[in-house]
Amino acid sequence: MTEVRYGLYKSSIGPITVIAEDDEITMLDFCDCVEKGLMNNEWFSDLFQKLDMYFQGKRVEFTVKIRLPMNPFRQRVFKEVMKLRWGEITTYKHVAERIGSSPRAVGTALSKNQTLLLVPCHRVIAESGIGGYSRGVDIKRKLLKLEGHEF
DNA sequence: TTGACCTGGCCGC
DNA sequence: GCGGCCAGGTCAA
Repeated sequence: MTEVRYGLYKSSIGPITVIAEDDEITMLDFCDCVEKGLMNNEWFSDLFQKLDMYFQGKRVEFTVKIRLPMNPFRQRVFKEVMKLRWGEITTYKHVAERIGSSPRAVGTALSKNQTLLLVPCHRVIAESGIGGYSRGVDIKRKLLKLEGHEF
């Protein structure tokens, strides 16, 4: 029996909704889409503490379990991106070379990322600049700034 | 089947 | 240097 838990974290750049199934995070997104009655913030206290530190600009490694997509190609992309540590950035081209694919396909895979921050797709930028972001380039820019990068 | 996506390389000018 | 074209993987329409 799958147990689903919902949490809402208020970050300095907007509300973040977190959803976990059993003990895996299945979604972490910049939106306020949790019904109040369903919230179970206590369950997420460890993660929220880390988010506190993260949004204070401190170096944080997220160690929570996340659910990777079923799609094998995306799994490869996500695993490659998850190797990036706090403050590290790379390009779509570099990720594509590592997994033997094309930058365009990497961008598409990352655009489907449900677990923002945990799969740090904001650390993947275009060669020509910051690149795009499914939740808006503005959020991507702010996240990168927290980690010491200006775009 | 087509077009749209978080890109980049190549070509012609 | 810049604009146009298209390969790349996936999915919604």
